[in-house]
Amino acid sequence: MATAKKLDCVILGLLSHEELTGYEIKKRMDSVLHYFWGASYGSIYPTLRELCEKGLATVRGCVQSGREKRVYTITAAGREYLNLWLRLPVQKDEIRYETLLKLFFGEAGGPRQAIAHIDAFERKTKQELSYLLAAKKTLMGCLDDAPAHRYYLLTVQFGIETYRAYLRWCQQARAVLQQADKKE
Amino acid sequence: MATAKKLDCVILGLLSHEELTGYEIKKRMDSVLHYFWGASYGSIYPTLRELCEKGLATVRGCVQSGREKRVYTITAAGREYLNLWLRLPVQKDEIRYETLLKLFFGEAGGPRQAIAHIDAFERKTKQELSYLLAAKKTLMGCLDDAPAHRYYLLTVQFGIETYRAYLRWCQQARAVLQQADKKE
DNA sequence: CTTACCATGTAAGGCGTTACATGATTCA
DNA sequence: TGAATCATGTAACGCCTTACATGGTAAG
Repeated sequence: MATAKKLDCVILGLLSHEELTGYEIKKRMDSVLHYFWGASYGSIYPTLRELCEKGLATVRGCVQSGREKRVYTITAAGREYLNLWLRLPVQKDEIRYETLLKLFFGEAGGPRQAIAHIDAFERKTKQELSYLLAAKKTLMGCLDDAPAHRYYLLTVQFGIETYRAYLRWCQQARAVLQQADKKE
Repeated sequence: MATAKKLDCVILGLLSHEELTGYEIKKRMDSVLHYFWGASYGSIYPTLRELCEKGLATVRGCVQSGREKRVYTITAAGREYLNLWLRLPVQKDEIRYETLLKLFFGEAGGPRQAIAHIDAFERKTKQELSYLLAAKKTLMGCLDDAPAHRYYLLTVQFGIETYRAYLRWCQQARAVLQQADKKE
Protein backbone atom coordinates (compact mmCIF):
# COMPACT_ATOMS: atom_id res chain seq x y z
CA MET A 1 0.00 0.00 0.00
CA ALA A 2 2.83 2.31 0.86
CA THR A 3 3.89 2.07 -2.75
CA ALA A 4 0.37 2.17 -4.17
CA LYS A 5 0.15 3.14 -7.78
CA LYS A 6 -0.72 6.80 -7.84
CA LEU A 7 -3.06 6.60 -10.78
CA ASP A 8 -5.22 4.12 -8.84
CA CYS A 9 -5.60 6.70 -6.11
CA VAL A 10 -6.23 9.60 -8.44
CA ILE A 11 -8.97 7.76 -10.31
CA LEU A 12 -10.48 6.49 -7.08
CA GLY A 13 -10.40 10.04 -5.79
CA LEU A 14 -12.29 11.32 -8.80
CA LEU A 15 -14.79 8.47 -8.56
CA SER A 16 -15.32 9.22 -4.88
CA HIS A 17 -17.09 12.40 -5.96
CA GLU A 18 -19.06 11.14 -8.93
CA GLU A 19 -19.53 8.31 -11.38
CA LEU A 20 -17.41 8.78 -14.47
CA THR A 21 -16.41 7.21 -17.78
CA GLY A 22 -12.78 6.79 -18.80
CA TYR A 23 -13.20 9.65 -21.19
CA GLU A 24 -14.53 11.94 -18.50
CA ILE A 25 -11.69 10.97 -16.18
CA LYS A 26 -9.24 12.02 -18.86
CA LYS A 27 -11.04 15.35 -19.15
CA ARG A 28 -10.75 15.94 -15.40
CA MET A 29 -7.04 15.17 -15.65
CA ASP A 30 -6.68 17.70 -18.40
CA SER A 31 -8.58 20.43 -16.59
CA VAL A 32 -8.81 20.45 -12.81
CA LEU A 33 -5.84 18.17 -12.09
CA HIS A 34 -3.85 19.35 -15.06
CA TYR A 35 -1.31 21.50 -13.31
CA PHE A 36 -0.16 18.93 -10.79
CA TRP A 37 -1.00 15.56 -12.28
CA GLY A 38 -1.45 14.07 -15.74
CA ALA A 39 -2.28 10.80 -17.47
CA SER A 40 -3.00 9.45 -20.93
CA TYR A 41 -5.72 7.12 -22.19
CA GLY A 42 -3.07 4.44 -22.48
CA SER A 43 -2.77 4.39 -18.72
CA ILE A 44 -6.31 5.32 -17.72
CA TYR A 45 -8.25 2.53 -19.43
CA PRO A 46 -6.01 -0.32 -18.27
CA THR A 47 -6.01 1.10 -14.73
CA LEU A 48 -9.80 1.26 -14.76
CA ARG A 49 -9.95 -2.42 -15.62
CA GLU A 50 -7.49 -3.27 -12.85
CA LEU A 51 -9.55 -1.30 -10.38
CA CYS A 52 -12.57 -3.44 -11.26
CA GLU A 53 -10.55 -6.65 -11.02
CA LYS A 54 -9.40 -5.63 -7.55
CA GLY A 55 -12.98 -4.88 -6.54
CA LEU A 56 -12.26 -1.21 -5.93
CA ALA A 57 -14.67 -0.05 -8.64
CA THR A 58 -17.50 -1.45 -10.75
CA VAL A 59 -18.51 -0.81 -14.36
CA ARG A 60 -21.93 -0.40 -15.78
CA GLY A 61 -22.63 -0.36 -19.50
CA CYS A 62 -24.90 2.47 -20.47
CA VAL A 63 -26.28 3.48 -23.81
CA GLN A 64 -26.74 7.20 -24.04
CA SER A 65 -28.05 8.77 -27.23
CA GLY A 66 -27.06 5.70 -29.26
CA ARG A 67 -23.48 5.69 -28.02
CA GLU A 68 -22.13 3.03 -25.72
CA LYS A 69 -20.52 4.22 -22.52
CA ARG A 70 -18.90 2.44 -19.62
CA VAL A 71 -19.63 4.23 -16.37
CA TYR A 72 -17.38 3.50 -13.39
CA THR A 73 -18.46 3.64 -9.76
CA ILE A 74 -16.31 3.38 -6.64
CA THR A 75 -17.07 0.50 -4.25
CA ALA A 76 -16.95 0.47 -0.45
CA ALA A 77 -13.58 -1.29 -0.69
CA GLY A 78 -12.46 1.45 -3.08
CA ARG A 79 -13.37 4.16 -0.57
CA GLU A 80 -11.52 2.30 2.13
CA TYR A 81 -8.47 2.03 -0.09
CA LEU A 82 -8.61 5.72 -0.92
CA ASN A 83 -8.92 6.68 2.74
CA LEU A 84 -6.02 4.47 3.68
CA TRP A 85 -3.85 6.17 1.07
CA LEU A 86 -4.97 9.63 2.19
CA ARG A 87 -3.82 8.86 5.73
CA LEU A 88 -0.34 7.81 4.64
CA PRO A 89 2.39 10.45 4.55
CA VAL A 90 3.28 11.93 1.17
CA GLN A 91 6.01 9.93 -0.51
CA LYS A 92 7.27 12.28 -3.15
CA ASP A 93 6.65 15.77 -4.45
CA GLU A 94 8.66 16.42 -7.52
CA ILE A 95 9.09 19.01 -10.18
CA ARG A 96 10.66 18.36 -13.56
CA TYR A 97 11.16 21.67 -15.24
CA GLU A 98 13.01 21.45 -18.49
CA THR A 99 13.08 25.25 -18.49
CA LEU A 100 15.27 25.23 -15.39
CA LEU A 101 17.45 22.56 -16.87
CA LYS A 102 18.06 24.62 -20.00
CA LEU A 103 18.69 27.63 -17.88
CA PHE A 104 21.12 25.81 -15.61
CA PHE A 105 23.20 24.83 -18.62
CA GLY A 106 22.31 28.09 -20.35
CA GLU A 107 25.81 29.51 -20.40
CA ALA A 108 26.60 27.29 -23.39
CA GLY A 109 23.83 28.98 -25.41
CA GLY A 110 24.31 32.53 -24.22
CA PRO A 111 21.97 35.11 -22.66
CA ARG A 112 19.77 35.64 -25.74
CA GLN A 113 18.77 32.02 -25.88
CA ALA A 114 18.16 31.87 -22.15
CA ILE A 115 15.95 34.95 -22.38
CA ALA A 116 13.92 33.30 -25.13
CA HIS A 117 13.27 30.32 -22.87
CA ILE A 118 12.22 32.61 -20.06
CA ASP A 119 9.88 34.50 -22.38
CA ALA A 120 8.22 31.27 -23.43
CA PHE A 121 7.96 30.16 -19.82
CA GLU A 122 6.40 33.49 -18.89
CA ARG A 123 3.82 33.26 -21.65
CA LYS A 124 2.79 29.79 -20.60
CA THR A 125 2.65 30.77 -16.96
CA LYS A 126 0.43 33.77 -17.69
CA GLN A 127 -1.93 31.58 -19.61
CA GLU A 128 -2.13 29.00 -16.84
CA LEU A 129 -2.56 31.73 -14.27
CA SER A 130 -5.53 33.22 -16.07
CA TYR A 131 -7.06 29.77 -16.25
CA LEU A 132 -6.60 29.29 -12.51
CA LEU A 133 -8.02 32.70 -11.74
CA ALA A 134 -11.14 31.78 -13.69
CA ALA A 135 -11.34 28.47 -11.83
CA LYS A 136 -11.06 30.32 -8.55
CA LYS A 137 -13.89 32.65 -9.46
CA THR A 138 -16.10 29.71 -10.37
CA LEU A 139 -15.27 27.91 -7.14
CA MET A 140 -15.90 30.99 -5.01
CA GLY A 141 -19.38 31.10 -6.47
CA CYS A 142 -20.26 27.60 -5.34
CA LEU A 143 -18.14 27.13 -2.26
CA ASP A 144 -21.00 25.85 -0.12
CA ASP A 145 -22.46 23.50 -2.70
CA ALA A 146 -20.13 20.73 -1.63
CA PRO A 147 -17.54 20.47 1.15
CA ALA A 148 -14.98 19.22 -1.37
CA HIS A 149 -15.00 22.64 -3.06
CA ARG A 150 -12.95 24.17 -0.22
CA TYR A 151 -10.26 21.59 -0.90
CA TYR A 152 -10.31 22.23 -4.62
CA LEU A 153 -9.93 25.93 -3.92
CA LEU A 154 -6.87 25.28 -1.77
CA THR A 155 -5.09 23.57 -4.64
CA VAL A 156 -6.12 26.29 -7.07
CA GLN A 157 -4.79 28.87 -4.66
CA PHE A 158 -1.51 26.99 -4.53
CA GLY A 159 -1.23 27.28 -8.28
CA ILE A 160 -2.07 30.97 -8.25
CA GLU A 161 0.56 31.78 -5.62
CA THR A 162 3.29 29.79 -7.29
CA TYR A 163 2.54 31.11 -10.76
CA ARG A 164 2.72 34.64 -9.43
CA ALA A 165 6.09 33.82 -7.92
CA TYR A 166 7.19 32.45 -11.29
CA LEU A 167 6.20 35.66 -13.02
CA ARG A 168 8.13 37.78 -10.54
CA TRP A 169 11.14 35.57 -11.06
CA CYS A 170 10.84 35.91 -14.84
CA GLN A 171 11.25 39.67 -14.51
CA GLN A 172 14.29 39.34 -12.26
CA ALA A 173 15.94 36.66 -14.35
CA ARG A 174 15.44 38.58 -17.58
CA ALA A 175 16.98 41.68 -16.03
CA VAL A 176 20.04 39.72 -14.96
CA LEU A 177 20.45 38.17 -18.40
CA GLN A 178 19.95 41.44 -20.26
CA GLN A 179 22.73 42.83 -18.14
CA ALA A 180 24.93 39.90 -19.18
CA ASP A 181 23.98 40.41 -22.81
CA LYS A 182 25.10 44.04 -22.81
CA LYS A 183 28.48 43.18 -21.36
CA GLU A 184 29.13 40.57 -24.01
CA MET B 1 16.33 15.09 -31.44
CA ALA B 2 13.13 16.85 -30.55
CA THR B 3 12.37 13.88 -28.33
CA ALA B 4 15.91 13.52 -27.02
CA LYS B 5 16.24 11.63 -23.80
CA LYS B 6 16.52 14.22 -21.08
CA LEU B 7 19.07 12.33 -19.02
CA ASP B 8 21.44 12.39 -21.98
CA CYS B 9 21.23 16.16 -22.02
CA VAL B 10 21.55 16.55 -18.27
CA ILE B 11 24.67 14.41 -18.11
CA LEU B 12 26.14 16.11 -21.16
CA GLY B 13 25.36 19.43 -19.51
CA LEU B 14 27.25 18.44 -16.39
CA LEU B 15 30.15 17.09 -18.44
CA SER B 16 30.30 20.33 -20.42
CA HIS B 17 31.61 21.99 -17.26
CA GLU B 18 33.97 19.33 -15.97
CA GLU B 19 35.05 15.72 -16.30
CA LEU B 20 33.11 13.50 -13.95
CA THR B 21 32.63 9.90 -12.86
CA GLY B 22 29.19 8.29 -12.68
CA TYR B 23 29.32 8.56 -8.94
CA GLU B 24 30.05 12.26 -9.07
CA ILE B 25 27.25 12.82 -11.55
CA LYS B 26 24.87 11.20 -9.12
CA LYS B 27 26.12 13.55 -6.41
CA ARG B 28 25.47 16.57 -8.60
CA MET B 29 21.96 15.27 -9.25
CA ASP B 30 21.37 14.95 -5.55
CA SER B 31 22.68 18.40 -4.72
CA VAL B 32 22.62 21.18 -7.29
CA LEU B 33 20.03 19.66 -9.62
CA HIS B 34 18.09 17.97 -6.86
CA TYR B 35 15.10 20.29 -6.71
CA PHE B 36 14.22 20.19 -10.38
CA TRP B 37 15.69 16.96 -11.70
CA GLY B 38 16.63 13.55 -10.35
CA ALA B 39 18.11 10.23 -11.45
CA SER B 40 19.32 6.96 -9.95
CA TYR B 41 22.46 4.91 -10.58
CA GLY B 42 20.29 2.45 -12.48
CA SER B 43 19.73 5.09 -15.13
CA ILE B 44 22.97 7.02 -14.91
CA TYR B 45 25.46 4.21 -15.60
CA PRO B 46 23.63 2.75 -18.60
CA THR B 47 23.15 6.25 -20.02
CA LEU B 48 26.84 6.95 -19.65
CA ARG B 49 27.64 3.86 -21.68
CA GLU B 50 25.14 4.87 -24.37
CA LEU B 51 26.68 8.31 -24.52
CA CYS B 52 30.06 6.72 -25.26
CA GLU B 53 28.56 4.38 -27.85
CA LYS B 54 27.01 7.39 -29.59
CA GLY B 55 30.34 9.18 -29.52
CA LEU B 56 29.02 12.01 -27.36
CA ALA B 57 31.40 11.24 -24.51
CA THR B 58 34.54 9.21 -23.87
CA VAL B 59 35.71 7.23 -20.85
CA ARG B 60 39.10 7.03 -19.33
CA GLY B 61 40.01 4.53 -16.65
CA CYS B 62 41.92 6.13 -13.82
CA VAL B 63 43.33 4.64 -10.68
CA GLN B 64 43.24 7.09 -7.84
CA SER B 65 44.46 6.09 -4.39
CA GLY B 66 44.11 2.40 -5.27
CA ARG B 67 40.48 2.68 -6.36
CA GLU B 68 39.45 2.28 -9.95
CA LYS B 69 37.47 5.13 -11.42
CA ARG B 70 35.96 5.76 -14.82
CA VAL B 71 36.15 9.40 -15.74
CA TYR B 72 33.85 10.68 -18.49
CA THR B 73 34.63 13.54 -20.83
CA ILE B 74 32.33 15.26 -23.31
CA THR B 75 33.37 15.14 -26.99
CA ALA B 76 32.97 17.83 -29.64
CA ALA B 77 29.96 15.92 -30.97
CA GLY B 78 28.59 15.88 -27.43
CA ARG B 79 28.89 19.67 -27.16
CA GLU B 80 27.15 20.04 -30.49
CA TYR B 81 24.35 17.77 -29.35
CA LEU B 82 23.97 19.71 -26.12
CA ASN B 83 23.86 23.03 -27.93
CA LEU B 84 21.30 21.75 -30.36
CA TRP B 85 19.06 20.69 -27.50
CA LEU B 86 19.54 24.00 -25.71
CA ARG B 87 18.29 25.83 -28.79
CA LEU B 88 15.10 23.78 -29.03
CA PRO B 89 12.00 25.05 -27.27
CA VAL B 90 11.11 23.48 -23.94
CA GLN B 91 8.87 20.46 -24.37
CA LYS B 92 7.43 19.95 -20.96
CA ASP B 93 7.57 21.47 -17.51
CA GLU B 94 5.72 19.37 -15.07
CA ILE B 95 5.04 19.13 -11.41
CA ARG B 96 3.85 16.01 -9.64
CA TYR B 97 2.91 16.95 -6.12
CA GLU B 98 1.37 14.15 -4.17
CA THR B 99 0.66 16.71 -1.45
CA LEU B 100 -1.69 18.57 -3.77
CA LEU B 101 -3.30 15.34 -4.82
CA LYS B 102 -4.02 14.38 -1.22
CA LEU B 103 -5.29 17.85 -0.58
CA PHE B 104 -7.52 17.84 -3.63
CA PHE B 105 -9.21 14.68 -2.39
CA GLY B 106 -8.76 15.78 1.19
CA GLU B 107 -12.42 16.13 2.02
CA ALA B 108 -12.62 12.35 2.43
CA GLY B 109 -10.05 12.49 5.23
CA GLY B 110 -11.19 15.67 6.95
CA PRO B 111 -9.41 18.92 7.87
CA ARG B 112 -7.11 17.45 10.55
CA GLN B 113 -5.53 15.05 8.12
CA ALA B 114 -5.17 17.73 5.47
CA ILE B 115 -3.48 20.02 8.00
CA ALA B 116 -1.03 17.25 8.86
CA HIS B 117 -0.06 16.96 5.20
CA ILE B 118 0.41 20.72 4.97
CA ASP B 119 2.57 20.71 8.09
CA ALA B 120 4.79 18.04 6.62
CA PHE B 121 4.99 19.93 3.35
CA GLU B 122 5.92 23.10 5.21
CA ARG B 123 8.69 21.38 7.15
CA LYS B 124 10.20 19.97 4.01
CA THR B 125 9.91 23.27 2.19
CA LYS B 126 11.66 25.14 5.00
CA GLN B 127 14.49 22.67 4.92
CA GLU B 128 14.91 22.96 1.16
CA LEU B 129 14.70 26.72 1.36
CA SER B 130 17.50 26.92 3.90
CA TYR B 131 19.58 24.70 1.65
CA LEU B 132 18.95 26.99 -1.31
CA LEU B 133 19.74 30.11 0.71
CA ALA B 134 23.07 28.57 1.61
CA ALA B 135 23.69 27.72 -2.05
CA LYS B 136 22.87 31.30 -3.00
CA LYS B 137 25.34 32.66 -0.49
CA THR B 138 28.06 30.40 -1.81
CA LEU B 139 27.32 31.36 -5.40
CA MET B 140 27.27 35.07 -4.61
CA GLY B 141 30.79 34.69 -3.30
CA CYS B 142 32.17 33.29 -6.52
CA LEU B 143 29.92 34.83 -9.14
CA ASP B 144 32.77 35.99 -11.32
CA ASP B 145 34.81 32.79 -11.13
CA ALA B 146 32.90 31.29 -14.05
CA PRO B 147 30.19 32.68 -16.36
CA ALA B 148 28.06 29.60 -15.66
CA HIS B 149 27.64 30.69 -12.05
CA ARG B 150 25.18 33.42 -13.05
CA TYR B 151 23.00 30.77 -14.62
CA TYR B 152 23.19 28.52 -11.59
CA LEU B 153 22.16 31.44 -9.44
CA LEU B 154 19.11 32.04 -11.59
CA THR B 155 17.82 28.54 -10.97
CA VAL B 156 18.59 28.80 -7.27
CA GLN B 157 16.68 32.05 -7.16
CA PHE B 158 13.75 30.34 -8.83
CA GLY B 159 13.68 27.78 -6.06
CA ILE B 160 13.90 30.44 -3.37
CA GLU B 161 11.02 32.45 -4.80
CA THR B 162 8.75 29.46 -5.26
CA TYR B 163 9.52 27.96 -1.86
CA ARG B 164 8.68 31.27 -0.24
CA ALA B 165 5.39 31.26 -2.12
CA TYR B 166 4.77 27.73 -0.86
CA LEU B 167 5.34 28.82 2.73
CA ARG B 168 2.91 31.72 2.40
CA TRP B 169 0.36 29.35 0.95
CA CYS B 170 0.85 26.90 3.82
CA GLN B 171 -0.19 29.62 6.28
CA GLN B 172 -3.28 30.52 4.26
CA ALA B 173 -4.32 26.93 3.66
CA ARG B 174 -3.91 25.98 7.29
CA ALA B 175 -6.04 28.94 8.36
CA VAL B 176 -8.81 27.88 5.99
CA LEU B 177 -8.71 24.29 7.21
CA GLN B 178 -8.63 25.24 10.90
CA GLN B 179 -11.75 27.27 10.24
CA ALA B 180 -13.35 24.19 8.68
CA ASP B 181 -12.24 22.06 11.63
CA LYS B 182 -13.94 24.33 14.16
CA LYS B 183 -17.23 24.23 12.29
CA GLU B 184 -17.23 20.46 12.17
C1' DC C 1 -19.97 17.01 -45.79
C1' DT C 2 -16.55 17.71 -42.86
C1' DT C 3 -14.68 19.05 -38.56
C1' DA C 4 -14.74 18.59 -33.90
C1' DC C 5 -15.87 16.04 -30.17
C1' DC C 6 -17.43 11.72 -27.85
C1' DA C 7 -15.83 7.18 -26.75
C1' DT C 8 -12.94 2.84 -25.95
C1' DG C 9 -9.28 0.39 -26.26
C1' DT C 10 -4.44 -2.20 -27.61
C1' DA C 11 0.64 -2.80 -28.64
C1' DA C 12 5.27 -1.55 -28.72
C1' DG C 13 8.60 0.45 -26.74
C1' DG C 14 11.04 3.79 -23.67
C1' DC C 15 12.45 5.23 -19.45
C1' DG C 16 13.35 4.74 -14.92
C1' DT C 17 13.24 2.83 -10.14
C1' DT C 18 14.39 -0.64 -6.70
C1' DA C 19 16.94 -4.19 -5.21
C1' DC C 20 20.79 -6.80 -5.67
C1' DA C 21 25.83 -7.72 -5.98
C1' DT C 22 30.53 -6.36 -4.89
C1' DG C 23 34.39 -4.39 -2.95
C1' DA C 24 37.94 -0.63 -1.50
C1' DT C 25 39.07 3.23 1.62
C1' DT C 26 38.83 6.51 5.29
C1' DC C 27 37.94 8.06 9.73
C1' DA C 28 36.54 7.70 14.46
C1' DT D 1 36.69 -2.73 13.84
C1' DG D 2 32.77 -0.86 12.23
C1' DA D 3 30.39 2.82 9.87
C1' DA D 4 30.32 5.94 6.28
C1' DT D 5 31.60 7.05 1.92
C1' DC D 6 33.61 6.02 -2.54
C1' DA D 7 32.73 3.41 -6.63
C1' DT D 8 30.52 0.55 -10.53
C1' DG D 9 27.42 -1.95 -12.32
C1' DT D 10 23.14 -5.49 -13.58
C1' DA D 11 18.37 -7.52 -13.57
C1' DA D 12 13.68 -7.49 -12.89
C1' DC D 13 10.00 -5.15 -13.08
C1' DG D 14 6.63 -1.28 -13.28
C1' DC D 15 4.63 2.49 -15.21
C1' DC D 16 3.61 5.40 -18.72
C1' DT D 17 3.58 7.57 -23.38
C1' DT D 18 2.94 7.38 -28.28
C1' DA D 19 0.90 5.65 -32.03
C1' DC D 20 -2.42 2.91 -33.86
C1' DA D 21 -7.22 1.20 -34.63
C1' DT D 22 -12.15 2.10 -34.75
C1' DG D 23 -16.45 4.21 -35.00
C1' DG D 24 -20.62 7.18 -33.58
C1' DT D 25 -22.69 11.97 -33.19
C1' DA D 26 -23.42 16.98 -33.40
C1' DA D 27 -23.00 21.28 -35.40
C1' DG D 28 -21.80 24.46 -38.92
